Amino acid sequence: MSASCLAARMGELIALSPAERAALDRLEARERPLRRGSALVREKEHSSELFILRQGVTMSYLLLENGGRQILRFQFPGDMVGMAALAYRDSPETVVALTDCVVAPIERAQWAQLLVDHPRLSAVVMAMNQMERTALTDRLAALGRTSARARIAALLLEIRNRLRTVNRTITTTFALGLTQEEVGDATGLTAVHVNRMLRQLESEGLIAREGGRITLVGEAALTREASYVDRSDSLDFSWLPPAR
Amino acid sequence: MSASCLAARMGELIALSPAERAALDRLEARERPLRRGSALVREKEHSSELFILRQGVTMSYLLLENGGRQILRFQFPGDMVGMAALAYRDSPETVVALTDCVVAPIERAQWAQLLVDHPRLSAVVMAMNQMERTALTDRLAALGRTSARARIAALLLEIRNRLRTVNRTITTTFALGLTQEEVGDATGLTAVHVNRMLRQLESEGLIAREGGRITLVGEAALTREASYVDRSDSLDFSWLPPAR
DNA sequence: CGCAAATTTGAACGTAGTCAACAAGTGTGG
DNA sequence: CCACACTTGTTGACTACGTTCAAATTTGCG
Repeated sequence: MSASCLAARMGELIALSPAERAALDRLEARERPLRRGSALVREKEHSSELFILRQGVTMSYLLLENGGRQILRFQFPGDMVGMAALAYRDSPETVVALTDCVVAPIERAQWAQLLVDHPRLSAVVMAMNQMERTALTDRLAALGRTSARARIAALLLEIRNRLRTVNRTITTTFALGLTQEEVGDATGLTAVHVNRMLRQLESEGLIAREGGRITLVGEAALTREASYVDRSDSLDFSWLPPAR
Repeated sequence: MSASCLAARMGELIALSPAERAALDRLEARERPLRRGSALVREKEHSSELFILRQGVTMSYLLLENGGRQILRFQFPGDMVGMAALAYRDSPETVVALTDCVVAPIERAQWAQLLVDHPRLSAVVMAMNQMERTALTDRLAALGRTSARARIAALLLEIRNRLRTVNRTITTTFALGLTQEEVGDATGLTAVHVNRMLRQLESEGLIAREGGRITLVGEAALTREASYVDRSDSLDFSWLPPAR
């Protein structure tokens, strides 16, 4: 078993060579703790590092001039965080810890060296970027073209599924770990309306709630209502260059 | 001047070496015409190629079960299209030509070879993926947290700016090239409401319209209303590995 | 010129937002 | 250990932004 969380994530997708595994381990050599609620990077502030999330959950968001906040994405162990530093001097988004976390900071120069030494890993990273892109476009379609109910159902399903990639024991019950206001900022709704929709889903028996824990009672119905598509079974990494 | 549109795009970001330029030229050796209205790739259908758009404009969209369509992004010459083929067997989105187009199809194996031979180019592609990701998250925030007026203003500004990267002579007047229904599908609105908002912007003197051409009269005011952020001036490619 | 697609306009409706008040937790310092 | 403050969740009444439906008008194209 490797020490690298990124290696663990990639190991789910392809079989890593010993050299690749070693390179990924080196990448995560340094660790930095992050207390719940504290910011890893802030919008508009300079940031030249990227990070691998090793423990905990973070979220990234944008603040708008009208005072609103849009939560873009949640990050789980093994996720790459702050990759925008590869293109922009200043971070376009804020990343904060939702729970106590541990991250591995990576200098961009280290990243550059990885791409030179391990072209196959750079191909895998590129593919993972496409997976993230697709997740974002799915969310875009949800915000643009689905009802409040559907967006909330989609969020619940997505978070459960992503928790499951980290912890395989999770089935239909999980700790959401978000306030209703945060659910609203992720789905483009107000906290009040999130509350109404959650209670509606609950009263109709699609979900159950107790103490911040959600149970997906009618998972099939939720999936249908949310137009949720699980794309994990149509992955294809057959084109990668040979490993080093 | 290089024959490769991707090289032209990258040349705006970094100085390409002769070897890199040659590799990019080879990548676009084959060409395929695409008539207006025809599909390059279709959602859920198998697609193992990616493409560089050499001429024309395309759009990509998702269809939802409720009958809705969400336009995700418009592509202009030099853009990479169908990159999801790097991760998924079947395309997660449909790409259709808005005008007559020419694309250069690229086999995934060729792409893999590029990453092996030219690590610096693979770093630039990764950075360009981050630029696209950031554009998508900006759109996500617009759909989730801004008014119909603001979304339309943002769309007009974005399209004008992207047309300008292809054709530097464009200033405040440009051919939108979209029906109001398409503007609606891009912004998450109905065609009827798009019409109302466009006329409102027109009556307030923020834009002018004639024969499908838009003039941004009050560009500063539009930019403010849309919370539009031009990120092109904060790019940073200083971390790239050396060229080959 | 004639037809289909796109735009424009009006009226009624509905989803989600706003405002306000209260309840239930949660944590902290006295 | 309790009191107080603060955050989070819940509910109701009212509002408004954007949708829906329908019809007329204009535009573009074969």
